[in-house]
Amino acid sequence: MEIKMEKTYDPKKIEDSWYKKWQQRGYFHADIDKSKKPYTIVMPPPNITGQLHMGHALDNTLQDILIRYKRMSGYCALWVPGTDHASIATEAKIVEAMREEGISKEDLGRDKFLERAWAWKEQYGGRIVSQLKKMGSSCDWDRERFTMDEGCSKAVKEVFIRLHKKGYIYRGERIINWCPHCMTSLSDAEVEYEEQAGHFWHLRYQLSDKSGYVNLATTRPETLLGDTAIAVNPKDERYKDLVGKTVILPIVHREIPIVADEYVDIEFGTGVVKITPAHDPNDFEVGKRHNLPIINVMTDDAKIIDDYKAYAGMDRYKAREAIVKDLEKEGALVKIEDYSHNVGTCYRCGTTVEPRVSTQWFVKMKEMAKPAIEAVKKGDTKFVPSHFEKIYFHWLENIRDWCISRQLWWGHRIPAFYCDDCGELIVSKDDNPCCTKCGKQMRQDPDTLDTWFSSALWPFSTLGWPEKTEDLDYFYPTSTLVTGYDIIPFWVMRMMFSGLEQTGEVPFDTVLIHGLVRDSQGRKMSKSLGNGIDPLEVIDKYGADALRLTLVTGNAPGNDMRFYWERVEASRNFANKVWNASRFIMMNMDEDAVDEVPVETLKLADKWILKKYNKLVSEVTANMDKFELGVAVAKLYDFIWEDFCNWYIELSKIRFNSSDKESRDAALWTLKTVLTGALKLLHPYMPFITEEIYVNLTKDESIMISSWPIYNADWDFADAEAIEAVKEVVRSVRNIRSEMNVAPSKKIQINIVSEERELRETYELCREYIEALCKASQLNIQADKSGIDDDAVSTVIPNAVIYMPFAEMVDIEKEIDRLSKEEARLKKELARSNGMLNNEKFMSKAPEQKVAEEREKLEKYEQMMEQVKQRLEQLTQIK
RNA sequence: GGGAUCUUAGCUCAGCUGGGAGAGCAUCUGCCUUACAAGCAGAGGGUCACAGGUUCGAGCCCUGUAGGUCCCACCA
Repeated sequence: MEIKMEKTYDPKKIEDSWYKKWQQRGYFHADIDKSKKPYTIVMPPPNITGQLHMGHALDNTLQDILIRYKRMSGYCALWVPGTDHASIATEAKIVEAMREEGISKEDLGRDKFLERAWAWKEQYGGRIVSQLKKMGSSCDWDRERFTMDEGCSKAVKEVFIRLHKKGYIYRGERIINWCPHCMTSLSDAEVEYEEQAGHFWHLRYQLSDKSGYVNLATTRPETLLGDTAIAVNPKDERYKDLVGKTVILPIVHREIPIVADEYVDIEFGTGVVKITPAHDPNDFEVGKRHNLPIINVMTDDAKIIDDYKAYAGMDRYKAREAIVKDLEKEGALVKIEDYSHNVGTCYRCGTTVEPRVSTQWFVKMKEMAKPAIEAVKKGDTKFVPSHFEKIYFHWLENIRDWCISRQLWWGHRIPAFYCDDCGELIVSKDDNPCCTKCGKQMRQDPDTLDTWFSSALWPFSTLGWPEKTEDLDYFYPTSTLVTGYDIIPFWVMRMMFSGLEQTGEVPFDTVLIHGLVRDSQGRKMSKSLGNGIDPLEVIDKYGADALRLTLVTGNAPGNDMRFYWERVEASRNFANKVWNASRFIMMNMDEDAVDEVPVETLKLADKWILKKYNKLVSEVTANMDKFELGVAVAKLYDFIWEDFCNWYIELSKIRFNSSDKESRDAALWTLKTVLTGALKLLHPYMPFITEEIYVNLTKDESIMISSWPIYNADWDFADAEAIEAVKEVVRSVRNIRSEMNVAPSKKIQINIVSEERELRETYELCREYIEALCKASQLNIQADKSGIDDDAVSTVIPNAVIYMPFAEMVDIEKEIDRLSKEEARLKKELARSNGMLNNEKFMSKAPEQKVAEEREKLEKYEQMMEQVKQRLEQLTQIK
């Protein structure tokens, strides 16, 4: 067959063009087909601000593997792609860009700012999409969505209104996490805690009645301005008499009470805590219990408010220094200790979060958390690996109300309206409602919603909800959600309770969790470290298939992995191996190659590989069904490289030159059949190269829409094992040749002696294979040693001894040495085997099959031992 | 403080429901054998962290210890 394949595989030549063809032919598009079962994945929407990184690459590779597998398996497979508006991240980027131009948000005004944001989205939102395409992602681009598109916005509004009506969304004054840099509130999940070195300032407060001092310590002396009490534990004997008294707050010289509250730990510090209800969540709770006033001392950007003249306008850290200095002056500072503690930081910008009291919108979580916990406990949704359920449960069981309002402009605006006249508050679908009480124009709440509020609806909003669409009816609930473990509290959990609340069903059947891709030293890839590896660079150098294979090989679900260029190289090498094996097969295929051959014409080698392939099909399929994608592809790799290339192709070579047309046809048919099947199994992992080879090989339209291989009972040939005996011979001979330094090109005489007639017949049957693979000048298969030189090199295999007479090389000493080692090994094995079989408990308790297996082994070892001993004796005599 | 997870060959990691320790890379030896030197054929290298326990049998299950990583948590 004329083939136009290059000697080395070049992914650049085919990847982009195949992707285009697939898309043009509509292969990615899922048309509802009620005769098929649906299989649905919704893509975790990447941020429009984002560039493709290794995390996306891994996440999308896993999804694409599943989708391609299911598509080939006869499912109506839908993969919904889309992007996330990422309100806080995007707004920050735009504001930053504007700052370079010297303009602020306020300069521009809300409408103009949003115009800019949309323009920005148009410009950059497509970038990540085109990058996903480079990966080979087979998503249905006809159904691409954006969290702020019309439909998703409608869903957001609908959910907000429903939850509000139900009383699950409320507005209230609470202490929340505030980012002074992003100038917005944050949810609990958006705060990351990190250990920071700080200080412990020990202060003393004088009792108002001048009867003494109370000592306490703080890590945040600047918040003292807003202190409205100090607290002790009610059970603390030391301070029993102080409760109810007051102290003078240093610097501000305000008189504040000493309260008793369980929250205070008697053991810690002095057992006295300063209470700042406006700037600490715990203090806020204490304050509520004791009706303490709440005094806010900071502005939106964490500067001291004007009320405190000496510190007004100072940044919180500047103010800290100033206040410590003043405390010292007043004699209120006792000492300073080094102290390291956990500080909350903004997950987007890393700025230390300032807890502050503010009026925000919240989602009540207790009621909705319950069914979400139940659903996973019942198994309606399963996590893979299952231990991640614990993280999920932990979050839901300890959940607090979700602060959903953000002081940002880019996002879904809260559909709440205020009447400035009568103070009425309504929540409405209408963008410009009139006051239901006084009919006046209303003012919309300026805030937007947490980005994750819309992400939480993604599995059903993308399918058309709240409309009752056919898509929703057919594809929902979705099948598998693929995401990283770091995103469980942000997203998975919220999709779960939102799905259950709005649709009455869990949003997905299985959550497949993967880990992080780290650098070669195990560090997180990050911009600041500059250790990130660009997937596009990898694709450019080695191809998308190599990258994909690297990301799923040798990695168990949920485990982090390290990225090594060497591993990509290994993947690339595999691609090249597949390429060349295919090239070889096609080179040997005649124009008149037959499509079917009679089973009777199949040789042992053909049966052997077909049987192996058959087993591979069922194993790979089973592994993939269990989401063991790494295990599945490892088996494929091994089969293709070892069994198919190194053994079967080598075994088949002799038949290409033979005049036996029947044998040649059988070999070619087998090669083509097994290769085609293996390519199909490999296709989900390496879509491009498999497609290129497949269409060349089969002249079919595409591998992507071909059907997944299934187990074929006819190929479970009973006599196929014979090839294993051949392999045994070949391996032993090669081993000896290598050990004896026999030039690979030098042909030698080989004698196989076996008393077993059946085995001899097998060898006879495979004579050609053995001759070719062992480079035999002459192959004798006989029942006894007659005619064989005593000083021939020998090796023992089960039920046979192989002799190679190359007298000039033989060193009897060495031979004895070699065989003695073999004897020692066998001795060990015999001891182990005998030990087991003589163990009464093993015999009585182990399954029969195990016992039988062990007996067989023992027999084999005994026989080999016998041969080794005989041979050793013989050699000793010669010596 | 609570929880999860990891500890297997020099390195990075697999090892599915317990039944004789694997891969890739690296190292060493020999090969341009007419698909592939990004290749072929061999070799060396592991008391599966440690200590107990369950079992006829443990890398795998249980308990504890040590070390690493991560998540959560209101010790100011």
